[in-house]
Amino acid sequence: MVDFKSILAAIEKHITLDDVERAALLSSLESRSLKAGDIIARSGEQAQHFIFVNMGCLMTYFTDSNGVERVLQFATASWWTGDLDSFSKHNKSCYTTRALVDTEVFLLTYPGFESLLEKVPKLEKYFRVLFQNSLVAHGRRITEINSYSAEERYEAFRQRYPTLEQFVPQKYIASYLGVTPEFLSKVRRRISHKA
Amino acid sequence: MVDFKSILAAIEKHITLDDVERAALLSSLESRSLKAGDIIARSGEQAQHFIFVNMGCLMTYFTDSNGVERVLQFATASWWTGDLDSFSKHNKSCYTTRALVDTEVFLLTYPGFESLLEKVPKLEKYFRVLFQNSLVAHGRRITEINSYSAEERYEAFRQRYPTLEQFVPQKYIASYLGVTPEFLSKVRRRISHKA
DNA sequence: GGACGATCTTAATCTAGATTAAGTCCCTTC
DNA sequence: GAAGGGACTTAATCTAGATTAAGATCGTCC
Repeated sequence: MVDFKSILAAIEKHITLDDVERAALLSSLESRSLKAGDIIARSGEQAQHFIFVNMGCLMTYFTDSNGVERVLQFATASWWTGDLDSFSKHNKSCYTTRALVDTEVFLLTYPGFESLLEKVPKLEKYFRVLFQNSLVAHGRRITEINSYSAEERYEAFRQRYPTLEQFVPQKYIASYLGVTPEFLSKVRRRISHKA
Repeated sequence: MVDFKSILAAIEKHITLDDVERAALLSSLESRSLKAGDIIARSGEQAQHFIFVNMGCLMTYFTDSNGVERVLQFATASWWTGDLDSFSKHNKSCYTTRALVDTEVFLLTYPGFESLLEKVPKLEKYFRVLFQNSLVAHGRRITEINSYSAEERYEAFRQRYPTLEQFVPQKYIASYLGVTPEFLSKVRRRISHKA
């Protein structure tokens, strides 16, 4: 039995849905279980889904010309993720999205997303607020990359996502921070010696 | 006489408004003219407006602990800008927004924005799409900063915003790219010698 | 239980880009 | 028209972080 509590809670924090609207929402969602390591969207292909993480954790990354994986973001429980550009404009994605641990997701296809928004216009507000908040977070991250040292960024990361470090391999945290695993290792030692 | 053609065109590219809705929109806007150098939102204060650039160019920057200005973005004609976080959550902004040339803007206060969205729910869709597209652009920028060299980022910048270089001082382009003016100067010479 | 592979660490060396400092070229403005 | 100031360049030196390479640690799979 699929448990929709968490997605409903996330949405109803911002808007109020009646029973009909709620049913329309839930019936547009496809539920899927992923094993750790499973890939749900692949670079070079069109992104098929906008993804809500019900449980677990996904990572979205860009593979650069040297084959190095550059993490754009992690998505833990109750986060949305996916390549909105590829998803909505039907072009090839440059991002891959992979499960870091066993993960349960809800999927919206693009036609599903569009028809859902037509059926339940209130959701426009929900997604407007969602994107607005994500935009703020991305802006902050750009500012951080340009203004802070790797050490400062790492400390900020730990404070902002304290749970992530417990199960995300350090090399992906390094990638998210924009440094090599070797350098993150050095930073960690420096910090632990200081403390 | 204020000219609303450009903001209406930007919005009606995504949604269709009737006369009543259009009137509600336009009456929520405050129009203002800025001289080059004028500051319209100041770091340390609450951001009062969400800003549409009708003509001219604004720059939003973060001042780091060493007093260095780090440019988050430029906004040219038909772009929206402003610190959405401070604007909507009533906290102090860490960004300053300044006119780079003489500029005409339309301003929305937060109460104005909220009541406009209640009066004209269609605009939820417009802003949802606007934020969705901005989010994609910010994601791309994060990926770029982490994956490309300063030279590659500069070339990408020139291709994406070919007009900007004509009137934006190079030191701000350097800041946007996350390098020092001295280094951008070096990069430019390297490129011109190659060509 | 040993061999393999993946993650992480350490350390030496290297480099993209920062810092510092001086100089050039223009605008203002008095 | 001299004096000052801002934008940009050049060049020398310095450093945060990359690269390379070698271990250490720890599954896990046969």
